[in-house]
Amino acid sequence: MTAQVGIADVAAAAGVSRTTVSLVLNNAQSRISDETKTRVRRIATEIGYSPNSVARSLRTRRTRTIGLISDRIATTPFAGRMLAGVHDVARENEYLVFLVNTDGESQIERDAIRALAGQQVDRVIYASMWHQELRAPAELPSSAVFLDCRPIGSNHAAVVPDDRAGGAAAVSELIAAGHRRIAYVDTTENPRPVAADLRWRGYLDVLKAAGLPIDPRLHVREELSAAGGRRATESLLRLPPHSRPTAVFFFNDRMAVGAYAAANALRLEIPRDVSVFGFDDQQLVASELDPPLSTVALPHYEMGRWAMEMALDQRPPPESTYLMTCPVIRRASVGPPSPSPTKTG
Amino acid sequence: MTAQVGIADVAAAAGVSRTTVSLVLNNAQSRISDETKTRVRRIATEIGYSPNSVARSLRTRRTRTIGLISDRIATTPFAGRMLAGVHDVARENEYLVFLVNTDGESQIERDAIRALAGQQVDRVIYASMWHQELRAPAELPSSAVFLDCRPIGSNHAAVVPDDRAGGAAAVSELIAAGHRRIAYVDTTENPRPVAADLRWRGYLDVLKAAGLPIDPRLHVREELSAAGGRRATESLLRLPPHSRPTAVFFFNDRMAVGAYAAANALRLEIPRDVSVFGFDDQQLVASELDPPLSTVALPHYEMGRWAMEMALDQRPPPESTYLMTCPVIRRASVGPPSPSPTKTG
DNA sequence: CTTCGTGGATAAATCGGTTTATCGGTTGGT
DNA sequence: ACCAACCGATAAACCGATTTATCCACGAAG
Repeated sequence: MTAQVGIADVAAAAGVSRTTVSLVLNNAQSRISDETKTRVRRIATEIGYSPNSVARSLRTRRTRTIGLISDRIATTPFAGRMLAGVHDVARENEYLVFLVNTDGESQIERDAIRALAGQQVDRVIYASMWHQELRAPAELPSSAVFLDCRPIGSNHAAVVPDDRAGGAAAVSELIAAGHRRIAYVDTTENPRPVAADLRWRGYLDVLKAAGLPIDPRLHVREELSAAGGRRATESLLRLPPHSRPTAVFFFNDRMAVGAYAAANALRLEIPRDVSVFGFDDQQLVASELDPPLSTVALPHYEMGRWAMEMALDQRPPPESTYLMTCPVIRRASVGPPSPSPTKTG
Repeated sequence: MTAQVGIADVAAAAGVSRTTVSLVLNNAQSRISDETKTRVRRIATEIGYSPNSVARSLRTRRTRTIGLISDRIATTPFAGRMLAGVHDVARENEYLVFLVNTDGESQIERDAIRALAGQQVDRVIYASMWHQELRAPAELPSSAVFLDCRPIGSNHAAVVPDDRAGGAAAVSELIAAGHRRIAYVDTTENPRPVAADLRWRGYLDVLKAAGLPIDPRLHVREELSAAGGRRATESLLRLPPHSRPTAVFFFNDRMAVGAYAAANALRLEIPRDVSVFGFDDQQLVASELDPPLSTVALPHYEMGRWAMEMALDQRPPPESTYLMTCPVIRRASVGPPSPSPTKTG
């Protein structure tokens, strides 16, 4: 392992000063002859010079690094897309990303913020792995950007999914397909996820706008799991015919999976007998079901990009939390409603 | 934002030189009076000193950072556990991790290695998101550690899952449950995953050791998806009774999911009529199926830890690629074989 | 009385770049 | 002939820590 070639080596080989080399390689607007410029550049690549970013950073006080603090990367399948979004923008701008995982422990969080500050990161992104409201740690600089969470008691820039509009879009799809009795399968999770509430609000928005009645029997709460989704679906499908829903909108895909088992057990077919809508577009799940699950995608990649662009000041600061659109993913779990056994009118 | 407090500020406040402050805070073996030591330490915390790692790194030539190069973090649900393993060890040792995603493009890879070298990272971990054999980029230092991939043509330290032993363990479980006719559902993926071959070898190992015949009809290849797994299962279960398998071992969970749909379509029940074994222990899938899927877990977290410990020289270099054990996860998809309709003997 | 050793602390060099101020030389204007 | 402007290039300061070499004072030894 030969020692790293430095700027002094380039200077010596080119017969100029280190100053000149620095000016040339940084394209500083300075009066250096074209002849010298090309020679320095040629020699630099010839001898394989690559600058020591640590030394540069010390002087310039900018490191071209950002710190990404996340509460947990391991336990959610969405983390990757968010990281990818952040990372892609970083790479496009020749930034490097420090990744720190806190497991949600505030002591680790504080240590991480300290360590990142010590490393002189240019900015910090404070990410949550699901949409929630968080109080910023006192040590967090005000320039930090919140990703997939919104700050309580501070006005950090922030981006979260527009769950309300997403829920509305899902329900609109079902209405457009002809459904009039649409259930919402909620979660009993405690504390209640912000998203569960927003999606429910979206549901209400659309039903009201369409002039449809809100039937409390069609709002059921269950454990956040496939089994919970199955139980919810079974109870809904056992309602008397005239109150039974023809479509079910689930808090998320994980619960929606349970609908398939329930339909199977009741010898019903999706979407012929009941339409199903999920939320999250969970990879390797939603698209692999039979029939593939219609759902609303969480824009994790886009949110990651947004946060990083924000961190690099490439976006005007929003007046408040930025709501990222959740695109509807149309698959085969939605169809026209099955004719009601007792037809009214 | 007040300027970062530096070592000079501590020195001034304590009425000593910067040298003294440095010696005290680094616990250097030096003759400094206890009185001075405690005073310096007290003042340092009082005024909130935190060292500038950039400056320190420049001098010490060690940055306490490592670079983690991965081919893709977004598209696999396992990435998180691997990152978590790497990260936990990093944190325990007060290291920070640069995360770089290359999407498998060698140009990005080269740029990343250059950038990380410029940042003077102490070590590099070269990770793949699934078990494969890779040729190291020429620029990769020989001290780099391979994670979830083994090097071709170089002898970098490396860790991969012991897929062969994992496959053997799965099949052993099935044999222990009483099965004699066990199918292996392979993938047609091209290029063929290393793991598909190793798991198959594990299958053969066990059948041979148990003195059971190898029936080529029980080795089927299908597309790597739930649909592929379903087709494979259906073809297996339609074999004539005396050649039909009583248990199916799938290349991975994703394909094993198809067995549930197939069983349903054929009005068979898992595990009463057929036992099912997966591989990967894919989160939010294997455990959520009904019945929950018995499978073999990929030790991503442990491999991540191993790689980072290796990078920090906390492990003796292995003579060759380290094979990490894949633990068997017993769930409810395995039972005793259903009695063959035509009983012989 | 001089020399030596030692405890406590520090001045100065160093890491590898960037930035500022300055240099010598040539040209151009008056 | 003198000064200003400008060109091309560089010496030296600087970033904030660590590390080396050195300093002073004091007590013990010769």
